[in-house]
Amino acid sequence: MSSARKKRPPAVRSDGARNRELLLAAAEQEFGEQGIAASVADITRRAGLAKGTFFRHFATKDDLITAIVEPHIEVLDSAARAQLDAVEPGAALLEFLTVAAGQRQQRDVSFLLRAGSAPARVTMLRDRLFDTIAQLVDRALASGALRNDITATDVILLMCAPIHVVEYLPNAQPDLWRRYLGIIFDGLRPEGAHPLPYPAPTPP
Amino acid sequence: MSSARKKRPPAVRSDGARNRELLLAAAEQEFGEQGIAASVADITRRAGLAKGTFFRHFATKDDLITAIVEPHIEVLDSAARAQLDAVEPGAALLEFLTVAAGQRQQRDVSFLLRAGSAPARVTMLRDRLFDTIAQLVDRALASGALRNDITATDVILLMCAPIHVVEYLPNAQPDLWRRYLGIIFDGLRPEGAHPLPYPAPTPP
Amino acid sequence: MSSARKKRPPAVRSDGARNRELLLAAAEQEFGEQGIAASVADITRRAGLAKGTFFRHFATKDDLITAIVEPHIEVLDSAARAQLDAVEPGAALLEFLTVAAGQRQQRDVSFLLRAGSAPARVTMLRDRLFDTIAQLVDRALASGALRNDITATDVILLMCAPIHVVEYLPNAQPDLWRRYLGIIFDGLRPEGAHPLPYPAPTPP
Amino acid sequence: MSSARKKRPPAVRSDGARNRELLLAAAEQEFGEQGIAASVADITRRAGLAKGTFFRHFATKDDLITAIVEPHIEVLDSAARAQLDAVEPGAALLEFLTVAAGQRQQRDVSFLLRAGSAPARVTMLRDRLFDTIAQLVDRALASGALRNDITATDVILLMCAPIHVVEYLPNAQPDLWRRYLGIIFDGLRPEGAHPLPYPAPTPP
DNA sequence: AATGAATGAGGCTTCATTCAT
DNA sequence: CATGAATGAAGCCTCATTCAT
Repeated sequence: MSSARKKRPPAVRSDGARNRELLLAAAEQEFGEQGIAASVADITRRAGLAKGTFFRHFATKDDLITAIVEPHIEVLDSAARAQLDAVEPGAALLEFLTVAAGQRQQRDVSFLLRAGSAPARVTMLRDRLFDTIAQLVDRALASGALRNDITATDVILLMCAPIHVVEYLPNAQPDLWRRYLGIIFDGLRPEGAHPLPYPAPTPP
Repeated sequence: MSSARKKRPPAVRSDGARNRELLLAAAEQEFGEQGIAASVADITRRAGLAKGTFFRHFATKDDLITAIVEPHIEVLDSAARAQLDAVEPGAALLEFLTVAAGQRQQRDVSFLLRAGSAPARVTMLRDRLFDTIAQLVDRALASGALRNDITATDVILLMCAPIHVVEYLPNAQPDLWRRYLGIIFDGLRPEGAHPLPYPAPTPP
Repeated sequence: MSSARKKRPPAVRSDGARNRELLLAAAEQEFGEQGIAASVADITRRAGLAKGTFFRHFATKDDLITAIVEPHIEVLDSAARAQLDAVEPGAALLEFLTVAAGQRQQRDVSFLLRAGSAPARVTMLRDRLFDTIAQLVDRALASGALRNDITATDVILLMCAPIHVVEYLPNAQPDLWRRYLGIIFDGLRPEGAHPLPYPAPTPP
Repeated sequence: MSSARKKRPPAVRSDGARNRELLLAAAEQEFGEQGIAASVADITRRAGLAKGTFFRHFATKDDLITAIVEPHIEVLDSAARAQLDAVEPGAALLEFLTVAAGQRQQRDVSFLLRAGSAPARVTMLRDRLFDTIAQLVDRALASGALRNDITATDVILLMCAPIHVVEYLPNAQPDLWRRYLGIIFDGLRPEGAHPLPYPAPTPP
């Protein structure tokens, strides 16, 4: 016991990878609270790092946004794929939409849906996600779980609505979006569907 | 004597009221394109005026927003009241929501739903509108045109969704929102309604 | 009585001269309250006139200041001359200083004492005033009413001090300056004078 | 992605503390020349720094003023305290006034005497200084070195006068204020004092 | 690799001044 | 002659980004 030499510090991962995570986490929180207007200073302060460190990890604030959004899209895509061979395609679609909204970072995803100038990688991931969703929708349509005047684009467009709707309420309960997803999904069901006054758009 | 300034180039005189309209129009467009972050400089440039002129018409950027939003709320309230004694309360509510979305300035209205710090007058107008909508909803509920687990707050929150949904699509047809209003309204109907997984929120 | 024709209006001096006076009066008040930072808009508002009218009467804000200051200097000069042949030169000087401070627009006069770039006319008037004061001082010196190490320049420099001193006090009584003129003038008297640690400056 | 900005030219790194001093020095000079109206741009230009750097050191222009004024008040207070137990209270007061004026930053102190809205700390320091001066005055009064109709408030008000008086002279010798302090202090002595025409004000 | 000081463009707002009506 | 709308320079301040240490 006496001759033990513990010189090396306990390996506190203060390395680059850790700081990157700190920054991403801080950024998601700040963006969540203040919207995209959150400043780099806010983010680094929350992360407990210096501004210079921020730019070592992300060349640009926009790059950070991309870095936040990319994994979200990938997670959504996995969630969608996980439902592709479910036995009840209607329930599978609803489950996917629930998981998706539950990420509560759809907010960030919607940045992208608009973004005219998204980086190539993001565009590609997004297109892949949309394709997966389209498969989910097709299966639900085929099974009769969805009204037949609905398209995948409709579902994609409506996907973020529950989250956005809830954002109008200053102090909403965190799970309130479930209510509006329920209502909107009921609107997608075949029972009691009224003819729609306008044709479906072409996909983005 | 100290405050002498350099000579200034001419100034063109035009109709004050007209410039105010120019500014309001330019502002609605810029806000539509860039969100509330659109700068006063952008707005005046689009209006073809000098920055100083902006502040002659609106003491503050916030004042401009108020000036844009107030009449929209008033128009919405009128549209709602016009449906208060319709014979078919369900159709009346749908008609109101259609007129409201048709204004396509709901986007601006939604600024307000969030705005914790709206000017007193705006808050008052908004509360009046919400009250009118509540009456519309009550009548629709009483007539059985709405599923009975829906509240006025639900309708208010969902009111702007069709417009927002469509905004994700870069080059959407101008009337595409009608489609999504149709879908969402179908979700509010009693036929085929599934129990909602979360209770209604309390009004703002 | 029946054939009288009173067509002409009752000659309400709404002519240029009257507006000029309105502007000068408003300016003195605003400058008094807000200092030289008072804006042209403030002044014209107080005068009940339009900004354009201001610039019809004064090409420049600086011109207005000159227009305010000139008559003050002239009045001071008259006041000084009125004391030139008084029988008691010491009392005469004190009387002049009292009248001068009493104008309470010394504040404005002091603008000038600094002003490197005063218009020619103002410089001339000022020099004339200084010359008159010098005569007053010479007579007081000759009569033994002033300590003999004092010069006219000293008196000129000290002339505005009582007003300035009082300006530090936010809610000073309007006549408080009399107290400090008394103290300072006592410092100029021969009785109890201590040798001064620094020689008199040369006149501006 | 929207917030991309153009590339910025290099940035020179230097000692933070040093730049703060540069800014303080530049500010004192600019304020001395142009009064409190000196702009942040003027100050940073004089300091050879960028505008942004200013706000890194002082959150606000007002903060800069506070930063300038605070140490001056503290130095004055020390100077006053150093005289509290002098054997000749009259000479002690004169010595304090001399040291105070010698700082030649009284000018800045006078900002404060007016400032209705000074930060709490400044108000506190100022009150402490005034209290110390009051002790000095009381002792001088008790020793018979001051005329007995004088109060501490009088001395405080007159304290800055020598500096201000000299400011009227464009190219005054730097020590000319000593002359006017001499004159004014003679006015405070008991010998040859004439009754004052106005009562002492209450302290601020 | 991390830090944080420095940078300067750009945002909102004020104000002297010009000029069409 | 008066009016008041328009102008744009300038003021204060914020923030993404760069770079010496």
